[in-house]
Amino acid sequence: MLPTASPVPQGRTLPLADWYRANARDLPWRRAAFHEQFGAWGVLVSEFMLQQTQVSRVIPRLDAWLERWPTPTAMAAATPAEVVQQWANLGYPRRALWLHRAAVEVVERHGGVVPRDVEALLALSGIGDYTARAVSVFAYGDRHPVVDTNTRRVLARAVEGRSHPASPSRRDLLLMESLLPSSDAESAVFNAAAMELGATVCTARSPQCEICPLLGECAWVADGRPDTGDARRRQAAFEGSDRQARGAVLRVLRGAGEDGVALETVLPDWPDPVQRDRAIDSLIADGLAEAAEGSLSLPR
DNA sequence: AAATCGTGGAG
DNA sequence: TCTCCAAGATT
Repeated sequence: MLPTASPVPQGRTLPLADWYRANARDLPWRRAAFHEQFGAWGVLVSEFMLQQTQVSRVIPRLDAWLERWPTPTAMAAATPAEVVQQWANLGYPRRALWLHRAAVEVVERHGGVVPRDVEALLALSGIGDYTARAVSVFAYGDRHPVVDTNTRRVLARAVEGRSHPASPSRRDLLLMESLLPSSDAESAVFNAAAMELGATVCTARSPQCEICPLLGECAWVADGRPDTGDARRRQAAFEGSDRQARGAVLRVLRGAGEDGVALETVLPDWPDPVQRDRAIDSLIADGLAEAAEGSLSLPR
């Protein structure tokens, strides 16, 4: 018999709704006015920005984006250069490109309306398991398991009795699914509440178990908060990495005008010229940069 | 499917 | 100072 993941425990519930209603942060994308003004597009944009980027860094940058491009149609009419420029230092600039592509796809496939269906959302550029369900749930109120890094940690501790989540898998979705309340509205709250708890109480570093609404039924606390080990790989060093070089090149291109800069003036003093050239080539391959007549610029 | 992809705040 | 890691997705 093939090795199979441990079965998802059934019949559990986690009381988070009351805690969430009393403690949820007042985030821009949770306001009614935000949804009235920008709808699912606003949610989609915020979720793109939130992929591996902290809430605190996204908040001050979301407004300007949505003011400039209030709809998928508006975004689709922009150039990649404009989009990468506006993205600025949010990190992982491919997300800007993918967001732009997704906007184009929304216009082409869905008449400019962000789709509601998880399958259709998954088919858009830059949208994976998390973002697809987040849009369907938080923008449209449908019932799906939304699992991010915060939720994974909460479930690992409260349900599995582990200090750290196992490596991400489909099982996470099944486990979250098994915990969802039956109604659409309550399950949306539960999804948001699990993320919120992980972000503010059940944190990675020093969880505040004293104030946790799940203290009484947390499997990890019941076991004495054992260190069960972290399955995740350590993040590769940034200093001296290609990522650092790519970031530096893009910073130059963002600072340049539409015409870009002469190739030989791009990071002339970079410690490793081979790495610099590799960074430039990979940026071009990714569509984040464009070379023409000895000059380098953001993609037109 | 393991590796890759930015940036900066927090501890 | 330095390490960790953050509302992930793609290849």
